[in-house]
Amino acid sequence: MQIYDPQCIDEKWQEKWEGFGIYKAIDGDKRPKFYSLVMFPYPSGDLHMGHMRVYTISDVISRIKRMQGFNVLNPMGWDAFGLPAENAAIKRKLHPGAWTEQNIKFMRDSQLKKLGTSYDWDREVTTSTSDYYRWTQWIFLQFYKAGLAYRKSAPVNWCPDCATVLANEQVENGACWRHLETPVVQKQMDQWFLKITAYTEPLLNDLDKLTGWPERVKVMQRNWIGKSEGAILNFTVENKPNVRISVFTTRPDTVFGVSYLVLAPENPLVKELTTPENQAKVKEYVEQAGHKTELERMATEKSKTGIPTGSHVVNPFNGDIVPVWVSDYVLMGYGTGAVMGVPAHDERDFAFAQTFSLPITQVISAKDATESHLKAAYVDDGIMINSGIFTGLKNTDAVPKMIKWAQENGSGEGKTNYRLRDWLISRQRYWGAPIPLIHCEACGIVPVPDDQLPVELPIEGITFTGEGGSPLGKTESWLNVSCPQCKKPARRETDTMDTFIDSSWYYLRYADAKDNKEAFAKELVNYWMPVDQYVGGIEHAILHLLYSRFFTKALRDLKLVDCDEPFSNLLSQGMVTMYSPVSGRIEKMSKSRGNVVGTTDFFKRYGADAARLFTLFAAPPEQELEWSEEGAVGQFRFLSRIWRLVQGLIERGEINPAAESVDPAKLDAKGKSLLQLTHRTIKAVTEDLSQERFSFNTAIARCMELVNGLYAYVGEGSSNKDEIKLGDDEKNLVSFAVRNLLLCMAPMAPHISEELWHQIGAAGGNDDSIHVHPWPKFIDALTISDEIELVLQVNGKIVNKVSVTRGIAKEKIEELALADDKVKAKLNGSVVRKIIVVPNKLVNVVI
RNA sequence: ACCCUCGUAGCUCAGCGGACACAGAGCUCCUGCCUUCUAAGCAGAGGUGCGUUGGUUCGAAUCCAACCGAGGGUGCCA
Repeated sequence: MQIYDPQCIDEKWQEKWEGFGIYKAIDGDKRPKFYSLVMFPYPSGDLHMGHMRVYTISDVISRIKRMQGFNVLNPMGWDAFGLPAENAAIKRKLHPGAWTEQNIKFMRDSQLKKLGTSYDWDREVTTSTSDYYRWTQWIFLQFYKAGLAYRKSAPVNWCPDCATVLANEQVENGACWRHLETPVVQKQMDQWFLKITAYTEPLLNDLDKLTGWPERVKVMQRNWIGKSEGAILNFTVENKPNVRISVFTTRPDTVFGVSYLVLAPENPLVKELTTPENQAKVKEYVEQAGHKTELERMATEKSKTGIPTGSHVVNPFNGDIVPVWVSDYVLMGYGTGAVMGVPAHDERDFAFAQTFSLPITQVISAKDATESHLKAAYVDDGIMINSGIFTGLKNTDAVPKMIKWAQENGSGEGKTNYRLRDWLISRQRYWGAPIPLIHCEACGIVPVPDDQLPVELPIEGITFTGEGGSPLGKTESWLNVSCPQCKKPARRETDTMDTFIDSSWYYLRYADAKDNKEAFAKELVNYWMPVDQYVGGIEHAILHLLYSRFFTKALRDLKLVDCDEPFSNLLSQGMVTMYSPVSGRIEKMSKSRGNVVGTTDFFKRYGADAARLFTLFAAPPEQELEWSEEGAVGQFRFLSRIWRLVQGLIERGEINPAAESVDPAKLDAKGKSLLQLTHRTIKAVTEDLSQERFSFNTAIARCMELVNGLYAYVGEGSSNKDEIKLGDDEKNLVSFAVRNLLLCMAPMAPHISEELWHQIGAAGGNDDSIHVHPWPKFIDALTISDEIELVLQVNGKIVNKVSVTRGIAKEKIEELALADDKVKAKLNGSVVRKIIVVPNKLVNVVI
């Protein structure tokens, strides 16, 4: 008997599959389309087993759908612009393009292909090559022309380590998302933005359409967009009738409880309103606040600081005169940079008022409309008190009335605010798509004409030092051009685009990857889009997924695509963890933590199928997965077990390759039960692998049970196994079971399934493949036996089980139960109060 | 502080629109067989009352409530 040698089988089939061309997606095919997408990798150079999880999951999905008769698009590409390439260039004196290219070659040929993935490599895209970024630039210009791209001077987040600015989405806890130890600093700079805020409402509302997305991702996006409805209220400054402070509040109903106003330190009104005697102190406070990083501001969350300006304002509702303070708990970037302080009904205001002994006026009471001594802010709904003409109303009813009153009296209006900001896309780095604009002294900003695209990155004469700003700004030959409009000398824009722009449209390019006339043909994009199943990490819950949704909507409005949501179904796979000798804990698999398992070694020893199976089996896809060598070897053993089973059958001549169906009438009880097990397995695996479940781990467990059942049936355990000879009907049955086992395993363990499929003679020829064979069908009637185990209970406790024929009458069951010896013993003559019968399942005798 | 997920055999996971599960799969452990030895393999055995408490029910791992524990996310957004 040949032993299971995955290395040789893997290689053989990977080569053959390339020749077969069975993984090619066919544009406009008659079969229903299925677009299966996995988040494309950054070509960092080396994938480990932890990375492989996402590709395995997505590949299995693609393979199932292919077998189920879909025209599957399963593409792969490279998110190849970005800082690591540039940093590597600085370190190794190698051009980022060359470094990237060699990484891609290794990751494609020695890693992803060796995993046995079924990508259509004809559609491979690399975002850093000019045939791709040409269209990134073109799309940018369409946005620019539509008013969705603009330049403004703004306070921006600067990461000193990246030596570039970052978008809001790329700042985590006040630090750079790539350098969690590096606080970002605020700088005032001229920068390019994309107007994602033009799509705030659709981005928010259409989340409801995304029924195939995990709830937590949608919640995160909702929070990020941060819609809040309320009002702008205007407070006139005392003795300065021309100056007013506008505040945004979600609680206009609490305005009668205002005891002070607070300005953000950056608010220009601070200067104007600070009275001479407070000048020095306020200036000092504002300066201190300005020096604090975002991180430091947050660290002082608990204790409130602040300082009075000396000015006062008039409450438009009740005429109260209240002081104006400055405090860094108010942010300039949100609302109006000023808030009204209502200590009785806001926790932060309560803390502030306590710190500085400011009055606390209750204006909403729980239920009895009386004032109580508040020990904490009362933030719930209730009845209005101390609120002039609004007293006595329910606060929720008062809100619209009060907004109306403010409007009529010129002291405010209803207003909806969002947290979402426009997307800052300028990067002061080399390795990205150049922003295709030209600065001309005479004409201003001029787009590069379409026929001059791409604006290629200069390669000659560039040196990477990592210092002194972007290399583009120092390359005169590239920088100096003539203005496309007036032909006078002009200069190129030196900023490149955020790499998240590259990944915001790559899924559209796959539909028409080699097009050199346009970014993508509308017809092809409309055929393939939207993506039917997207698989990727939760870390992109906001970033990439929000940007892509924005791009799709904007491109739809530019009439370039028809769909308005790019990804119908989303699966966020959990991370892969392992014991780290560095920290002594179980942590995410990563190089820096010293807990990586390489792919090459593993594939050589146990094969790609064992790697795939373990990854799928060890945990449900959304959950964390702890990598274990033993567990992975266990899958190798399982595969060996299948191998030996089939080899044994072949050697003894017990395989009938044509066994596509089995007549149950010709089988004995043991045979029938194996047939049922086979149909049950097909059914269970089909359901487990369906898009609603993606329960790969249980599908594998089902296959294991079938293998156990097969072994039990062919009696391999007995010592004289070589002598066992099955009759024709039994051979037929066993062959049928094996065929279906292989079909069920094929998406998950593609190599061994293909090899054995050919060995048992089920393939239609040498160039046929199990992976294009239709998915097996089960016969529901054959998943269940005629005999059922009827459970006999007394007071809900199981006392016995008896075998009866399916569909037996209720009365018969009751009779049977009362006649049973064990039931009788339990009843012991007691009076039967009632009998509950669940047909074909159980009977419960209540006493 | 809020939100989410999870808590079933030594371990990792199934089972949760009530009952074909007196709980299933793999790994680990143990015994025997096979083998010159080791590894691999084969056969067999063992093990858990389902985080805690209470409730609903004829019946709960499965539904409800509270609590405890673990992990993750968000966060001065007015």
